[in-house]
Amino acid sequence: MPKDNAATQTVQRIANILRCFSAGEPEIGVMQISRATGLHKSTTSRLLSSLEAEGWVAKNPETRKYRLGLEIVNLAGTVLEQIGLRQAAQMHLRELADLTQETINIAVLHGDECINIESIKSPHAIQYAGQLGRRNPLHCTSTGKILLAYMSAEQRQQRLTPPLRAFTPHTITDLAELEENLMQARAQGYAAAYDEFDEGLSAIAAPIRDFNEQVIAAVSISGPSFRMGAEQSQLYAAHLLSASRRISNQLGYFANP
Amino acid sequence: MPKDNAATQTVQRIANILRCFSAGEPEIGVMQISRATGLHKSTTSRLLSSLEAEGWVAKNPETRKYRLGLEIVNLAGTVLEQIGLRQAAQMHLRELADLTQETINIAVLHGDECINIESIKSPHAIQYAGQLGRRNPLHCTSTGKILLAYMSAEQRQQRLTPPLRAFTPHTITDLAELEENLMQARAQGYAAAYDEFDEGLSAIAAPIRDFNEQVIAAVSISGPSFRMGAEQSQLYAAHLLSASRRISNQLGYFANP
DNA sequence: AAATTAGTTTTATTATATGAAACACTGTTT
DNA sequence: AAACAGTGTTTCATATAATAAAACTAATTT
Repeated sequence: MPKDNAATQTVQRIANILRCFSAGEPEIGVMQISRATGLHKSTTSRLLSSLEAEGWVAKNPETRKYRLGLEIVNLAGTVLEQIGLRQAAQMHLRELADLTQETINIAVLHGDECINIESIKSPHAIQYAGQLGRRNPLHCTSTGKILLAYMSAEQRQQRLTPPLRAFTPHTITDLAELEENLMQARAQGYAAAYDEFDEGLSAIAAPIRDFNEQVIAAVSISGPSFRMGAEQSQLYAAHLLSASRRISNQLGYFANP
Repeated sequence: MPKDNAATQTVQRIANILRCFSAGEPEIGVMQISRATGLHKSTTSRLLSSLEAEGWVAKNPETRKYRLGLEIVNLAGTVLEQIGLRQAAQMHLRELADLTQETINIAVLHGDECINIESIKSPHAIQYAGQLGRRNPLHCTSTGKILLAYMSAEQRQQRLTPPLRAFTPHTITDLAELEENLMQARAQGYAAAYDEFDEGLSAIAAPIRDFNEQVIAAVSISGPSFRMGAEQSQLYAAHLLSASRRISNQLGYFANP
């Protein structure tokens, strides 16, 4: 008997299994997954071979371990295509990347996190690894702040349940302080996050709007803090705002008079 | 009692449901999915809300229809990160894109198809939409031909079961002819496909090798045939080969003396 | 306002996934 | 070499968990 409003057990189990795979441990065996998920090893084995049949995981016959399969990339392609943003943005992102030589990301809201849906990596040796699909917190990233800044107060409140996690000593954990920070972001048109998520990592972000004037995403420039200080950010901000405006325009947004 | 060696029913059903979503119909309702998959509407409804709980689909409360969720992008990010190719290639792809102003793709083998894992779109109005994760046939695409050309004869035979589907009048459907075409590709180091997959679309591709000398992917330049004729391809080929070599080098491959 | 269609929830039923145990396979240790 | 430990797969009886039918909402159309 499935619990009240709970999800189908199998779906949960599959999701748990797939979540075991990470960039750090891309190839894992049945027993490891079994231990991590608490599933019986025979169940794990059977579920994995089912997933393999669908191309969602792939088995390495050498090591008899599994890794995530390419069929997932196929599905993700459909998701990203739907958002449509990527195509609209690509040219402008490349310009921004060429100009700044730093990492460029586009992120959208997903629950109480933001997810990178596009990233162009800096050619510099020291760079922020903004992996596609990576989930980041809202309150201490530049893209997250933009998304927070332009949502309704209720929505924001809902997503900012104290205590705000302090990722570094610089993370803003006080709600009032963050609120002010966001107000400033709205005023100047872009948000900044200096060492707030990762010590040594700083970024600035600007909103992307669709035809409906809704902020649907944020575009950011990130780099090591020694290359992304307040002065440098100021300089980059003009380019960032220009890019975000051009992308928005392509989505049908035009500032009203 | 689960069939002989068959996959878990639920996994199959979930896979079928998710496959219903496409770029053409990104938002679909319960009944549509129910009809498409042959599942009972109550089953479909329950499965969908389970998938929603995991972030694999998202419900539009307005229309009460579902679309694919962002959690899939997160998983796909892990897959792509694993392959590692994207980071190694990015800079070289951008150079290639800047140089040619055409669409650049990287594809890897997946069963008897090839899948795009990276693409930079041409700034031209007329362009090939090489969507991320898109699955393409092997025998009539430039990337597919490269992947075929550098696999063992058995493997190739296994993936080329006649009849080869003719996508256009120019598609090579004769096995012997294709074999010769592939031999030529090996000889000159790159493969070409002129109007073979899509009338008006042409491309050339070159192999990417890893430290183990294995061909693990192909990089391609695609564009409308009027911009990608035989002469133009010849000119681009040098750049393409250079890029493929540099990417391969970054993966630890160095041609032996 | 009645009728149609879509979506969700409830409930009895049984088909389906499950875990224990046996088996197969590798690599390691004595 | 033989015994062992550790992992992965398969079999099989059992009962859990998914199922379909029907009842129920809610929205849309006639």
